[in-house]
Amino acid sequence: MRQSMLFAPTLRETPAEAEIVSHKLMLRAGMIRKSAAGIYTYLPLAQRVLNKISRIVREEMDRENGQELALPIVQPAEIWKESGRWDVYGDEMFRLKDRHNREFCLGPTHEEIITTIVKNEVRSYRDLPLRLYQIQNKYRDEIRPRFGLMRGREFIMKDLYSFDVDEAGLEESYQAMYRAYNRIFSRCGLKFRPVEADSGAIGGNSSQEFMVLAEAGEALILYCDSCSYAANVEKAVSVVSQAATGQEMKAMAKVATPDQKTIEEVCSFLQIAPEQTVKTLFYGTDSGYVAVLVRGSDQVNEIKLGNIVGGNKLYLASPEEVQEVFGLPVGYVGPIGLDPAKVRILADNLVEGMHQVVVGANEAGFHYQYVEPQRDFPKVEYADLRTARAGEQCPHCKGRLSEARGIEVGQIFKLGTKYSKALGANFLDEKGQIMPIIMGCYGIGISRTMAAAIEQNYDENGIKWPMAIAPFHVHLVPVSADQLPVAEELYRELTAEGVEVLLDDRNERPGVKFKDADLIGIPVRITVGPKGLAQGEVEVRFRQTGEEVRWSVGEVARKAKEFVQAALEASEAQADLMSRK
RNA sequence: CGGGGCGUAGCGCAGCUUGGUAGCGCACCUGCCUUGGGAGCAGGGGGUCGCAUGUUCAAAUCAUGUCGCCCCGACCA
Repeated sequence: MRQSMLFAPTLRETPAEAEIVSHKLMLRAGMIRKSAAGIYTYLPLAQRVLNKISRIVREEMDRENGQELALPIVQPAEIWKESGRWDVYGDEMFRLKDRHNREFCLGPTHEEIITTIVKNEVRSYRDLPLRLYQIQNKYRDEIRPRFGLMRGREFIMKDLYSFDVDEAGLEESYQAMYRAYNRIFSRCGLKFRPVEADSGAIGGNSSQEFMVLAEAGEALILYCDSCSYAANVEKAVSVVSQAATGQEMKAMAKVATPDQKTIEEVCSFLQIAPEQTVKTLFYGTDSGYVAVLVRGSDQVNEIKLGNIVGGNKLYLASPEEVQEVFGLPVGYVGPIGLDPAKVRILADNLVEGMHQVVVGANEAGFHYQYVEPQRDFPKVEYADLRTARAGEQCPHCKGRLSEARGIEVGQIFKLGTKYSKALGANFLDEKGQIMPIIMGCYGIGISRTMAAAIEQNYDENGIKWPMAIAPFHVHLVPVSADQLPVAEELYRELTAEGVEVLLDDRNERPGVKFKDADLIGIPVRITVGPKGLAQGEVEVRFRQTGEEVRWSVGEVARKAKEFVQAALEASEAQADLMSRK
């Protein structure tokens, strides 16, 4: 490709709207332009990267017996109503009506439609298993699209759905995708980590997310220093050793705590640690209010809570609401005196082992001291409700948990029979029994992966593409028009070797070309200039390392090809390593 | 949904407080010159000041409304 023909309008200055590195650099490098909030045009450079990522994804899906198909983006409301998600999905779904006033949506995901297809065509266990996938735009009307391609309203996703006859088959499909995902992100040259993820009310403990480690990540990960445990904080559990203080039982006592409403205030007023208090929060749910007790030092994990209470609605009740519904003053609410018949009371597991704790007295200006949970409020349901934190002990070994930020680029998920039952996707087994198909779903954010790759590979001058997903392998830069004939000859030789070359044949000053080259971030830059040519050489700079070498003009094509191949093989080798684990 | 900020040329911004009919840098076009890290000189093109309504002799500027965009937050008692 000749750069004079390339549509890649680079910018010297960063548009004000961009906040994070990948967004800024993609705008500046002429890769993307915004059409509306969370909706972008992919310009040719971005499209080339997306194509490369997609190609890797296709190869790895096909390797695991995936079959590519293309499902409709515009989907009829009926199938969503049948699965029950037309209402559940809420405002996040783009909805539309046709001229006959029939309802449709733009697919935010494709379980409904693919299950419908499979239901109509699959009759027998002989037709299974099936692994079907597509790479296509998804539409989600996010409350707050942000960070460029990181959280868009239109984005590219690979989604594969597996259909098996039993749990063992599902496990096989799930493991196949786990392997494939490890290979894909390795081949893309990314530093990533599979972590345990929340799988919602259904599916149990069988979902993992693939996180690209980067500061800009929206997800918080906890991982063990000494074993392989790693989990999204939404899901993470930890072992906490309780302080051994106050083992003796004392009588509960009311204590005046005027104007001490927050845990912090109460603790400093009573000279105790937050770990010795229990706070009581009220949440509104589909099935009424629940009271949630956790240590004063802990945060309620609303994902865990949501999984226990079920339903769609979950919110922390406002102080006004608590006052109105329960007649209790926020700041002094406690479990003692709450009637389990009237409000469901959930407590975090840690609360059960606490002694001599301080809780609100349900009376403005007062708390109780020396409360013994098992003695003084025995009628509560215990569950894991707290948010685990870095520094706590790994649930699997003696190691410590550390935290890191990650960008979720993929998630694999055992669905079970949720959709097959709702939509009636059954098959006849060997015994002639009607059975629901066992499903799994597996997504990769293709456009987000591109952004994540930049978040992990950049410097102050621009992008540093990993070879496997770079828009081109080699950027050939003649310093001036005098070197253009030599550059053209090298361009022909390199192209003949299968190397993807961008030749900067523009009539620009060298500085402009170098700045653009750094910005666009092609892995190998070959400068053809008078200095080098005087000795029959070109200057080669590797974007990733900054290392510079010289190659003689005659060996450029061979050496470049070798370098490109070595880089690609290295990521393949990494993929082999990762998928074997 | 709540809070904050912004909308003036393709991009980055000034002008607004104190109303008088729009400016700077980059980019773009022409010419000269120049060519190893975003050159220089000269000339030039481009803007319904997001939109609407109002106040006024007069509105980018003041008021009201509206649309769009960005950021933060969404309650831990």
